[in-house]
Amino acid sequence: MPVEKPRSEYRQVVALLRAAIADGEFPPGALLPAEPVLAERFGVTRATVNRALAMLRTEGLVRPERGRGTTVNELPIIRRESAGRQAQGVREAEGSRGAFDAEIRGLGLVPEAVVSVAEVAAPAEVALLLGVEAGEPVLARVREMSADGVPVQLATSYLPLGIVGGTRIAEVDTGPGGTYSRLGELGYAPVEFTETVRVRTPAEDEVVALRMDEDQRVFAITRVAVAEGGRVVEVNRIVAPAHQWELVFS
Amino acid sequence: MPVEKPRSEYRQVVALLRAAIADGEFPPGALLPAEPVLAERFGVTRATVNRALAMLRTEGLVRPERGRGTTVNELPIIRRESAGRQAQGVREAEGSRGAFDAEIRGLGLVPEAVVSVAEVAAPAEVALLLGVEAGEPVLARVREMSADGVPVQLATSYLPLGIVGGTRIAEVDTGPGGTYSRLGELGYAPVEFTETVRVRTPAEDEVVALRMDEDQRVFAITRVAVAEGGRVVEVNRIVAPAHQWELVFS
DNA sequence: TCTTATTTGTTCGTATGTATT
DNA sequence: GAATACATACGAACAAATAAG
Repeated sequence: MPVEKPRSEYRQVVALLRAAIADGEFPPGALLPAEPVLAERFGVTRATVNRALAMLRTEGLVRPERGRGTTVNELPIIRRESAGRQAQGVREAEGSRGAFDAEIRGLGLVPEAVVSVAEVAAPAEVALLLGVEAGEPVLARVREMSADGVPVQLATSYLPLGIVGGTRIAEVDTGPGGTYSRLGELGYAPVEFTETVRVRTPAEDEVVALRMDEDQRVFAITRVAVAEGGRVVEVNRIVAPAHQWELVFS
Repeated sequence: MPVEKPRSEYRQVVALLRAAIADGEFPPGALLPAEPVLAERFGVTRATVNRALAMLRTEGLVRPERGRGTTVNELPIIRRESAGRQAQGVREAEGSRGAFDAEIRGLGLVPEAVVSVAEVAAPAEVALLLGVEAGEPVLARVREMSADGVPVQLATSYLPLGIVGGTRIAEVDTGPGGTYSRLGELGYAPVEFTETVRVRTPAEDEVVALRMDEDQRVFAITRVAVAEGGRVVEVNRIVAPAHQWELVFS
């Protein structure tokens, strides 16, 4: 007979709760029983239940709130299609203001993006990629994106001031087609994109901006856009909760 | 003056330990002081230190072992280049037996792969992609890959028996260039690849095979290879510890 | 091989703090 | 203000794995 791997109680509670949620006993949006109640149900201490719930919170499956209770998250997973994302047709699609808008609308949610533009000192890693001195001023376009009011993605795009300084790219509204269309008009149309994907814990500011927990995980995507001739014209750093996204590459 | 966000003690300990590791006080491979020692150093209970170390373990930064102590992980981050990964030149490079081998060797580590082949009932999701009935037998090529003896990736490749049954693809050694070269000779050379990336907790068997903890995270990559004419010729499911890999797409 | 000390894993009971209702 | 509910911390105890003799 198969050997049963002995599992600690809190892991068993995790499995039981996960199963109960999957079975529909606690549907998305529902409030779970309070910790003392679950503790009695499973025959463990509240501390053990608390630990199990903390694990599920880290996975993004539930959201415990002090004084209120623990609710089951309704997480529509957002699919990010990387192929054709920068195609002009997609960028300029009617009603949509870019690939992100289209992705969120496709799920029946309301997208929103707050954009701010500033000149900042280039972070070391970005400077290296852009081919400028570390600390040298570059243009930073920061976008905070949300779906139905829930923040789901942060993106900071760094561009060399030598190319985009004084152009419409340095303004909040870059016009139809966005940054890439303007870059094309300046003779720096991106022809190649490289995206590097990592998973890590969020930084403190990301915890605040994305309203997530410190022990959850984020995708950290660095996209480098290269123009004809090999000149790097943009470095885009994207941060998004890992449990809410699915990345597709072709 | 700025408002200091009050942080729980265990999060402060996490930050302090992370800093100490980054500063080189505890270099890769080093044994950390025992939990009671750290508890005294930070002025907290062992339970708090234990919790902090559990977080660092989940991140893949340290590896606590009962009876032994807690060591700082030393396996470097492995970069997986997706572009050109299936190019014949890369696959057939001298000394390397594929993209994975080259990636691991590039880090100065010794790659190893254990391959097994079997006919299995197609999982529902795979069957849908391959265009066969769920449960219908398909060829499964399972590869367990490791670097310096540490398992770092599982890959299960599903192929339609109608195409590959009885060919060399159904054997453990597929010959120079591997599966894709053989598929080409059969008239089903893959011309398009789509990879879908998700992050999730590992399944029980993955925990065992990859020697990781239940509360760590894995990349779950599904690669679909399409031949000329739109026929799906392979579905490859790849699972790898998320903290050990960096994915690059072009 | 057996024993013992060390070290981490887990659970318990209790207490206190903080946010919400 | 009071009740409810989750967050964190402490101290203690025992289990399990490892290492040393």
